[in-house]
Amino acid sequence: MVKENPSLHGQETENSGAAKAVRGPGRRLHGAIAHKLGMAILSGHYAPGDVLSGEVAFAEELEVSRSAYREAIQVLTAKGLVESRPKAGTRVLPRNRWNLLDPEVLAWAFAGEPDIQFVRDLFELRAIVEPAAARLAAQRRDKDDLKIMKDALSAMRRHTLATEAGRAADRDFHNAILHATRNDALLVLTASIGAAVNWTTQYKQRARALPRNPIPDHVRVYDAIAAGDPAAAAEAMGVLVDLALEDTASAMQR
Amino acid sequence: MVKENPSLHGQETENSGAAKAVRGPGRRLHGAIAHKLGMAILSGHYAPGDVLSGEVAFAEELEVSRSAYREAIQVLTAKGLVESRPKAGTRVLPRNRWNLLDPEVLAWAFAGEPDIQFVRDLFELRAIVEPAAARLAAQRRDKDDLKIMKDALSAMRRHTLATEAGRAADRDFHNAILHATRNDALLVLTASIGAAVNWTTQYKQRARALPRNPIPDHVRVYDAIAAGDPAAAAEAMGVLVDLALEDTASAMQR
DNA sequence: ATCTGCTAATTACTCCGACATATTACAGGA
DNA sequence: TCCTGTAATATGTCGGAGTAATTAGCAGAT
Repeated sequence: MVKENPSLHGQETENSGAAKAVRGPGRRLHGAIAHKLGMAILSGHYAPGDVLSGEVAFAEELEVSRSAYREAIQVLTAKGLVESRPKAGTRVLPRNRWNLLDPEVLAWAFAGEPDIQFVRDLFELRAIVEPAAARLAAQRRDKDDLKIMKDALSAMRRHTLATEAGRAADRDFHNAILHATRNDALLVLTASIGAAVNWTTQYKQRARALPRNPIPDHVRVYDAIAAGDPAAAAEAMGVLVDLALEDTASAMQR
Repeated sequence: MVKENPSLHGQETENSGAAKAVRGPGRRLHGAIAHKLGMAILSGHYAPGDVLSGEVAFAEELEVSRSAYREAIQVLTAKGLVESRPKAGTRVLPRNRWNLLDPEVLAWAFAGEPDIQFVRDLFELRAIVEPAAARLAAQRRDKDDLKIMKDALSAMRRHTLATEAGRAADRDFHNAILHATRNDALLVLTASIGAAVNWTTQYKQRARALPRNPIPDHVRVYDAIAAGDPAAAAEAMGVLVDLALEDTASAMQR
């Protein structure tokens, strides 16, 4: 299809909520559509039960082919956000059908203004899972695990959490703990949560300079795991998550 | 590099396509393809790093159009199982990219012979999350929650776990607890795990008659939650999960 | 001999238009 | 009023054509 040169007469079609979804490099067109629609659903623009416009109409509105639109819908269907049936159309599913732990869904949820209650839920889940993971890690870690954690810790010391490199080191530290549990389910779960929580740390940074030095807390966790003390590891990790929740909560409520 | 897969296609000379991916009612063609390929990946028939045949070749092999095949691939991509790039083809991603907690992925994982280690991982996760959920439920439940749990319990008593109605009541009981936590993330997570674990209970049934009456354990959980005693609720739920793991483990290792 | 930049081939990506299928809604009859 | 058959409508499937992007190979320069 040849794109027409945007001429002088107005952009009445753009204003009806059909602004073109820009796609970065490596991102396909249908991926961009899915991203756009996913954010629209997560942000509440489309509520559960709402039925989307027909394929032909919506595809035309987005200025994409029906194929690309359909592939985007399949992505959303795979994540439990919508359901399509002949004659009935495509409707948004109730919230309990959504795969809220899917990394992409989490990214969409945090793309706009994240729901405070949902952030609290995630931290609560994290407060349940991560101390237990630290407990298991203290029992099952080997020398390689400890070395990776140690390296991540020193990297966190060099850069701060204000830099991307520092946050990456923080993620590496937590991932090393997860890996040391030898539990794939735990690994996948907390990788998702960690990614989501990482968005909130950006909010923390934006709100104010770091009020607390997070290194000592991390060191306590490391020491307990290295010593093979499960109870102490769980305890130390519990403190760490609590502090993170406290910081994030105070940064978000205003 | 599996290029040809005799077990997946073939027998196209059959009448009415007996060997094709059968799709039940309500299941679309691309959904059936995704199901088929998903199981093939989860079962290890395609290993991480393997590159699938080209779109045209594979679609022809499956006797479906390229559109249907592509939509199926989008589903797998959305679940983190594969990744497609021009010129490079579609390749299976490493296991840590898979969304193992996606309900559909879990179903695929348990469609064939489930990996024992993975089952143990899931139970370990369940043993972490469910007692914590019971603890929260004991703090936050209201009268409606308790009524639903009570009804589910009596339904479990009437039918046994040997019947589908009994298992449904069991699921209702656990879902009621999750709902009482007022935590959406927890709800979604344990709904997935519970569904997967439910597959294993079928294995239990198949192996032998139920060696234990599960009702008293459930009653203990209910009593603790009704009494608003978080510690006792977590303790009782921990016992329940441990017993379930014990039964399943003994049933699987024969 | 090694590296850099261009060219070409391959592959997924997008678009299009048509037909098939399933589900709902309505109308007609008992 | 209820049931049944029929028609309308939106999703589902198909096949082909053309586009865009990425990799591999080759030529030239360093």
